[in-house]
Amino acid sequence: MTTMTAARITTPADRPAERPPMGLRERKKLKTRQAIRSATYTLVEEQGYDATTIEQIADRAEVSPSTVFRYFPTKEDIVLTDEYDEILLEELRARPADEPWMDSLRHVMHKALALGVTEEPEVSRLRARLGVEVPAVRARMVESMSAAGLLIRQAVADRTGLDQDGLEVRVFAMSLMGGLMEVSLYWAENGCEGELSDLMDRAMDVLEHGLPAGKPRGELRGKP
Amino acid sequence: MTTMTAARITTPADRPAERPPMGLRERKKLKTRQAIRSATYTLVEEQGYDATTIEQIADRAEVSPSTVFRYFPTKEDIVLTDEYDEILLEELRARPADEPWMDSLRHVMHKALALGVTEEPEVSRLRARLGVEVPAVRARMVESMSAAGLLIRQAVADRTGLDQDGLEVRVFAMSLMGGLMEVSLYWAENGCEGELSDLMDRAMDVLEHGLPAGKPRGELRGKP
DNA sequence: CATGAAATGAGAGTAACTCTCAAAAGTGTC
DNA sequence: GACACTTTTGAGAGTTACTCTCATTTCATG
Repeated sequence: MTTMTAARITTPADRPAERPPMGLRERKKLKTRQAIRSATYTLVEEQGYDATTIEQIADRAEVSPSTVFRYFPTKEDIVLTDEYDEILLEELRARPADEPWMDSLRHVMHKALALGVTEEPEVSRLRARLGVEVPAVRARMVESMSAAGLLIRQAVADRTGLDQDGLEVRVFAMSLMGGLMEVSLYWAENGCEGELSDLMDRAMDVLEHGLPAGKPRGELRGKP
Repeated sequence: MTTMTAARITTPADRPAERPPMGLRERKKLKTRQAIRSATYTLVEEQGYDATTIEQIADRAEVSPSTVFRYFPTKEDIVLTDEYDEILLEELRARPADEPWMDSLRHVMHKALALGVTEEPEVSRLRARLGVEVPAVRARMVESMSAAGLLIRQAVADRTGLDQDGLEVRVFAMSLMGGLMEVSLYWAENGCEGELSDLMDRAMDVLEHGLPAGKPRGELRGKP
């Protein structure tokens, strides 16, 4: 979807004739969705995640609490959900089939970071920080990683000929996800300083080739 | 009453030297703890996890709901917590310092499985099954894996000379944990058939050497 | 404008926690 | 055994995320 306008958070409906195939209803729904999101963001920045209740969010977004739950199944989803997943999935599919899939993954990860940063730079930080501070948010992050793991499994299976549901592929995909998740936590714990994409590259190196100094086999470890 | 379970956990026949320094208070605490646990196990087997409320658990364990929460911070912890962690930590520390740490880890994992199976064979299955079925339980499993990751980091740092809090070590530890977690899910999804330790070995092979057929670099992938 | 479909709001209900405070039970001392 | 002292427990009220239902409003359409 090219619903870029939806990402324009505070922009009122002042762009009349830009989307022919979208009725008033759909437009309102997007607006409500975004209103709930941005209400949550500001409230969480102001008072913290736990102190922010659904009722407050509903008030500030000028909807009823019922509506909030109609749009987002859980409080964590308000903070963590976005529309990039489909874009990234297409991006992954668009990679050449003979490209080493680890390179494909690298490419998609960079794309993901670029999207997140240019579109809403402060949201990336907020998410990473909440991932560190709030267990429930971290849990939800893991859950969505696990979903992403399914895609990785598919990509790996496609290009290696291994069974997508076999133990080996599953373990590998999940270990990848775990490693990438840790990057975000590391970034947030260190004050969100530095380029996240650099960290991501370092992490991918580890996941691809093992630890830098002492190899996984560990027999040659006397490295000062 | 379920005094049997408490006797099983303390096993006076096995460890005669542990008896003297435990007063009535401590003994009762252990008994209550175990009563809550076994009440939960049977109720969950009977009606499922979500259908089982804290009040029911408290009733069957013959304590008040307040007491349940005093012993376990969350409902998931009742199912997932045990006393093996310290044992395993000591086991890890007891490994020779020049052993490749991946081998150490392998050893400890096998010990963990052996403990869990001999002590309470059905609990391992229940946990694995709940991990698949109940998102909250899965989330809590990940959380405790993350805690275990800290130990892994220490072990890796000790033997490789790398920084325990550096990105590389953290990513590696977390990817390990993710992979091992997936083993349990895989096992449960396939009906808990076969030896869990065999699966664990296969997973460790993947984590140590990469995927079997197509190597991580992926350039030599034409393997039927 | 009328008619049907979809979105919303209001409210009641559930269950996992949290907090507080008074009663009860275990511990050490005389 | 009676005594203070500490720890554990139970009872109950309160919070909050989330669910369900139903009546009302709002959009779409012929």
